[in-house]
Amino acid sequence: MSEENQLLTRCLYFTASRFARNMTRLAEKTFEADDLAPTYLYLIMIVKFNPGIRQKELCRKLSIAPSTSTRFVSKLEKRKLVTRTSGGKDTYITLTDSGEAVYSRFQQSLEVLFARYSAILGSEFSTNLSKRLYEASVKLEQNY
Amino acid sequence: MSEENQLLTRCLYFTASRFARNMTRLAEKTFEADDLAPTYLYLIMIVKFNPGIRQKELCRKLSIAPSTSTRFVSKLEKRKLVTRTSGGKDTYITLTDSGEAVYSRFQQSLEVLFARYSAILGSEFSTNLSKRLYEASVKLEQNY
DNA sequence: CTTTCATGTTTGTATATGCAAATGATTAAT
DNA sequence: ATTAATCATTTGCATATACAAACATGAAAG
Repeated sequence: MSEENQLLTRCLYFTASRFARNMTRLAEKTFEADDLAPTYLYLIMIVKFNPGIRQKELCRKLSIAPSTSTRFVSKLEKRKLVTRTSGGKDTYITLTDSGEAVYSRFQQSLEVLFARYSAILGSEFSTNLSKRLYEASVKLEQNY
Repeated sequence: MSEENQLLTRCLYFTASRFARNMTRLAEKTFEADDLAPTYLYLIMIVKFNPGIRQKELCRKLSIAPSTSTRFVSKLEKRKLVTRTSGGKDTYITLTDSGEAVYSRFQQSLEVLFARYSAILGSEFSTNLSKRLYEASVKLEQNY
């Protein structure tokens, strides 16, 4: 293998961002009917499982910066998919009925996404890779 | 494991983007002395190994969109790290001497980056994960 | 109680990135 | 040789995302 290829294959920063770009493309295509970028759907999912969640906690679960979460929630609020309730310095986030409906559709799109990448990468391989990435994120976050 | 956790652990789109965000943070911190975002350094590296490369080929190697590559190259040109030579419909990209110098420093930062994430994730694990991500990207790109 | 401190959220600003449309240049077809 | 088709690059526009500074609220200390 050439030196160039070795560097491209070996650097986890590079392989990770590249792979994320590729997966994002696939996810966007799969979710396009929902008219929301994939991350929003994950946000909705988290709120679904944690009604009344605070933004801080949302950030932690999604690994996004607080500013990002503010903007995401604002957009979803504008579309009436979530509501914000201000409780002192915190704000609590809950799904609206439309939000619940979007979540249901999202669940189905998710299965389509799983099927698509499993067909390309293999089911075993995908599950395994996903698990590793999850663990690795947890470790990186603990160290910063 | 809760249903929520299972969804967060199992979805390769989500685990991949999350991990990429985390790695980007680490890489940016490691490379901050170079005053260029990590991807630019990879671009420089590729030009280093392929003097006179066309943008098309750059895009392929980096898995970025042509528009992104135009902007990246423009920025690097403005900083006099690369030169563009127009040859008909193609443009050929080459490192300047400053570009070469930046590359040398980058090589060293790269080792630091490797050391940092290896310390957190394990050396074996990191190499392995990187290899898998690389393979997976190749497969995804072939299918689109 | 009021001042200081800590914590959560929002806003300002900047950048990476993509898609689609426009431009420019080479090649093929009549 | 002019027109049509093809291909590479660029530009316009939109969005995700981050950091740092500002803001707002609640808690602690005097």
